[in-house]
Amino acid sequence: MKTAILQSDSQPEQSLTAPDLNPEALSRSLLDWYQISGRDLPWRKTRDPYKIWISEIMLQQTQVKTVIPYFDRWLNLFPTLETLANSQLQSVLKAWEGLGYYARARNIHKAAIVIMERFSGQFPDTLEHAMLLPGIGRTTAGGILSSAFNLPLPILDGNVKRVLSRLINLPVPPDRSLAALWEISESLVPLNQGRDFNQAFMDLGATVCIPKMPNCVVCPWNCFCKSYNLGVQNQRPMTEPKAPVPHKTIGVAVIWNSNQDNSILIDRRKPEGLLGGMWEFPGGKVELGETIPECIKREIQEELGIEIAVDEFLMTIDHAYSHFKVTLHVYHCHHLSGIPQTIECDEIKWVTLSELNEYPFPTANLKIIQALQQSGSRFPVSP
DNA sequence: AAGCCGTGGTT
DNA sequence: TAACCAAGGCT
Repeated sequence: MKTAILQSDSQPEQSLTAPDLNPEALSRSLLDWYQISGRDLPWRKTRDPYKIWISEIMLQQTQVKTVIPYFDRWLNLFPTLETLANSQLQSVLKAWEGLGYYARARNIHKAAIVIMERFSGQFPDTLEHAMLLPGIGRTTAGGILSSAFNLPLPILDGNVKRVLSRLINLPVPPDRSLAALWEISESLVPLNQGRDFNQAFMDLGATVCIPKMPNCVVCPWNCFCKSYNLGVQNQRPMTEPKAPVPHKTIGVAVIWNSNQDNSILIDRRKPEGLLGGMWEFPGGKVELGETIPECIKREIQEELGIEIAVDEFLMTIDHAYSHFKVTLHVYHCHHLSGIPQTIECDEIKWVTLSELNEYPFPTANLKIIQALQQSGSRFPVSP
């Protein structure tokens, strides 16, 4: 606390976003609430930094309900950091299939190898070292190290940003005030209860201080919360206006090989970028004035260097990615001539209907596989 | 530093 | 129903 003498002839040193908080009162009331109302989650039964790390990565931009079955399956497939480091990236991506943001899986695999090689197989126990690992930023590092080692490191995830925005009635979107929010989060973590405090902080945001219609009546911080006491909690946090997302029309080919035994052509996408490393049915964007069968024939010629015939329509799939939407128009096709070349992909394979299940596909493509396997499709396709 | 990067739950 | 948005990080 600054003394009156030091501040006597100037304005009180209070930044716009760091108001008069009482960290001790806040942390104590939150920890008391957590003891009664905290969630019982699988990754809270352990202090193994490996398991906690996996949970933290899976939980990035992903809801708890979605993560739990993936987390359980993962630990059966890769029970230790060493088994993960010794696994193939394709197996890792298959375990991640459907979770999205596949760079997370690629980074986990890379990081596991780095930990084996640079950290003797021990997950790092300092912020500096943890943040050297791919896919681990300050929030994830703080989450892992506080949970595994009870270190008093702050976090600033979506929950904490929302809770703090309301607590101090932040008049700008939280991403405009990150430095101040980090400072507050850091000021609140008790030195000897980093684990419980951070978990409690996120629970508060996930179960009480939720995005719409927060349940302020049961909030342990309602007496401290500026937004609540001004009745403006539904107007916080402020949000940036967002740009409308573009829409693309895509032609997709299920290419049957008439020479081989009912096999279908799939390709593996390049390791970086959208859906990097995942397998797919080939295709591409429909150009102006082009029919969908024309598009499919052209794209397959350009991307795989082969000639195909476009046969009967299979299905359409509407799908939303993070920054655009697509409509996939899927057609049965058959191979006419040429040997497939990896022009715009990393690998090409002819596989049977049942072998499709061994490869990691993005969700939109899984719907195509499901349709093919349900109908028991065979070439040549007949009604 | 603003855009890229998935999917499903919720309202 | 369409929009919002979730235990963010990387470039």
